[in-house]
Amino acid sequence: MTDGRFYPEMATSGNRGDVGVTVGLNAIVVAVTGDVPRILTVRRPLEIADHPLDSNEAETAPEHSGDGALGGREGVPFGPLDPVADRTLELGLRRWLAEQTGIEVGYLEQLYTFGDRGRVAPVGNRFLSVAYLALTREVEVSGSGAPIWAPWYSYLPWEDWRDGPPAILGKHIFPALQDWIASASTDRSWAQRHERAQIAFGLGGTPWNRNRVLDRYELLFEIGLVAEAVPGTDSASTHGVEIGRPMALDHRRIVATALERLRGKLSYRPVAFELLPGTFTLLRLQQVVEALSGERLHKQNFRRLVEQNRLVERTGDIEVRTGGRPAELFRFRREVLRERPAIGVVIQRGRLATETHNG
Amino acid sequence: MTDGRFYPEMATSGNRGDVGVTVGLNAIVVAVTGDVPRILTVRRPLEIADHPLDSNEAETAPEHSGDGALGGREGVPFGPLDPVADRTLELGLRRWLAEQTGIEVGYLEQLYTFGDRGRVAPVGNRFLSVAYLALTREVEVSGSGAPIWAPWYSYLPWEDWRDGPPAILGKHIFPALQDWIASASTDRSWAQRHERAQIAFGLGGTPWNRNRVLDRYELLFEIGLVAEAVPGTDSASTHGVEIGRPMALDHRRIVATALERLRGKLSYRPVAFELLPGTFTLLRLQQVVEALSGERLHKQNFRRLVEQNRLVERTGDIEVRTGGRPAELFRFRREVLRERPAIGVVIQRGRLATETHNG
DNA sequence: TCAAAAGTGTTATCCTTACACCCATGT
DNA sequence: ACATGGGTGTAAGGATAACACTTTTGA
Repeated sequence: MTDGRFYPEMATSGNRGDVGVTVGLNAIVVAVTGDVPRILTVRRPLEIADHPLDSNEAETAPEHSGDGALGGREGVPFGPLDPVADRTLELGLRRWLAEQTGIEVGYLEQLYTFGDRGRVAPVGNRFLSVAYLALTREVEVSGSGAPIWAPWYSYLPWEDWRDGPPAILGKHIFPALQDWIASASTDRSWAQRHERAQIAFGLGGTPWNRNRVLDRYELLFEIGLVAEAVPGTDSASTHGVEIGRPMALDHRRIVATALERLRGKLSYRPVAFELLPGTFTLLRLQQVVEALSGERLHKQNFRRLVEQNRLVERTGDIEVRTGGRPAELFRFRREVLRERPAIGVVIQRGRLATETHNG
Repeated sequence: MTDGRFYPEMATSGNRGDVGVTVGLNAIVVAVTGDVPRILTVRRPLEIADHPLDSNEAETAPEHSGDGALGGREGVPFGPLDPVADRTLELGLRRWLAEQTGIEVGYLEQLYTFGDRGRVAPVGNRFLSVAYLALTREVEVSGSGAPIWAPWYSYLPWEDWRDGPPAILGKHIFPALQDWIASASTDRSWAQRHERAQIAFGLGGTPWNRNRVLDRYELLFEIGLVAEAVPGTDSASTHGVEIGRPMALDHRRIVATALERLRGKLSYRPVAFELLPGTFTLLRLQQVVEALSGERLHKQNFRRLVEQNRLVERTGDIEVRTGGRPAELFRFRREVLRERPAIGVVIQRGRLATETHNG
């Protein structure tokens, strides 16, 4: 009964000669400390491949002959799927994440499956990563992977607008974009490049769209401002300008995908509360939302909207150590899930000037 | 240089004994004919496995000993990833989709990766499907897969509210939900079931949320109103009540995932235009949006909002064969992509009564 | 006393929603 | 004539965004 049948799905998708597909699971684990959004990273020097493995793909000669150049870069935690023990992908991920980092995450959501050729894989094998987004409160981590909490925006510094437009935009990114647009060979290509840059980075009248994280990352990658440690892409091709902290393999792309997804969800699902303890002040909630959206919010209206949407309820308790007047502690009102078709935190941009006007 | 290295990602994720992972690609190809949303389906009798293959999973004895019971059910098109020829997953999918159905899709977006154990796989292998959502205008299809355009809501009839609440809700679904809630063994479990049903199906004051397609499907699956043809789930367990047309394997779940994603995108990305020809009347646009959202919209306001958001521009041409007054033809204004951070079609629910008031 | 944070009140504007009504064509 | 679909006007109500101001603590 378990043999002798013909299963085309299997038969056609599997091997071709000795080339197969290998599958792994990645987790982008997010927490917020104060106003710093962090992701969990590990250093896995052995995992890094800095040379093309599929020799068809080797278009440029590798410049680093040793293994030091890219070795030791951090990446997001990775774990195998145990085809026998793990009933679902999600359970498999929870299992090895607990083993490697000691974290029991709450919220977990599948993000994307990365499978372009050129990802690391031995002897021509294809390597697939199913990436998950996990939200947690920041906790002590320890385990075989030697995990650390790294500031998310250290990898994507152009995404943090909380203190105004990031300096790196004017200094490196905009000039590079202009060059890239100007160097188009045809009018049509010029127009296409111009439009892409406008949409992704909000040039010339087009507003900056905080959600287009992946568009921005991919454009920067194309013009060579961020490098990925994948075969066929020599990190020296960035001409000496390398913005943001690099990561192993294509992990920075995964991390950008996670930020885009999370920013998108923020406004229509109450995900921010997954990053907070059971009770919190409204300032803490605002800090979390600001940290993730990368924008400063208007304090008074934020509070009013959160309260009048009945996202939270008073606990009656008071937080004393605020640095100012004691603040009331709130908790998330689960009932909103029932009351409203889609509910999240309103993201209304605010200016630094609107903080307070004493005097 | 291509050998002798240690690649932990590969080494740890691959085989354990002789158990491996097999990967395939699925496409949910969507088109709208008139007011009927359709998906492309194929019949692949050979692919169907109606018995547990991983013997650990066999919890109930199979009742159908032949191969006739589930064989011949339709499914969404499937194709293999060619690890050698296909540079990216997306290109691989485009390749075999063209081969099998003759379709060259435009819009293509990765949907989800399905990998629970229990999916079809020979000799205990794990089977992974990376599913994609594709949008196209309805075109002639032909090819090795014998593809046909099937009405989407024939699989998920409770999702079509265009002519009021679907009869199947009151007739089968609500009673079954009530039973399920009532049969909870503890107060806590009762409350949880009650809340889930409220959120998914909008019972008792909670509004129906058109976007929660997957919540609804999964709840129906859990209470046994829809069956999946996977090992460990006997289709007879639905006690004779089986709502909606069944599909092979877990393809109905994939189809529900696609509908949820598409409904979500509708309001913040201009995806509806991918399903329309270059020029169209506003009624056609409205029909497409209604078909996908499953709701009737308010005609006058729909038109006003589409126009004042400058989503479309006049072509000057006139469509004569409307059945009524000739209508102006419009085209999508690509410039909105630059002008607005997020733009889609406003979904404002309308009542049948608001159509016209000739008196 | 002052900085820092918590909180309240008020207003103009825009968007959403609803309703009423007229126009042009085919049968 | 009337059914069908195209198309315009307008007004109430609510959400948004901006601004001004008061309160309570710790250093």
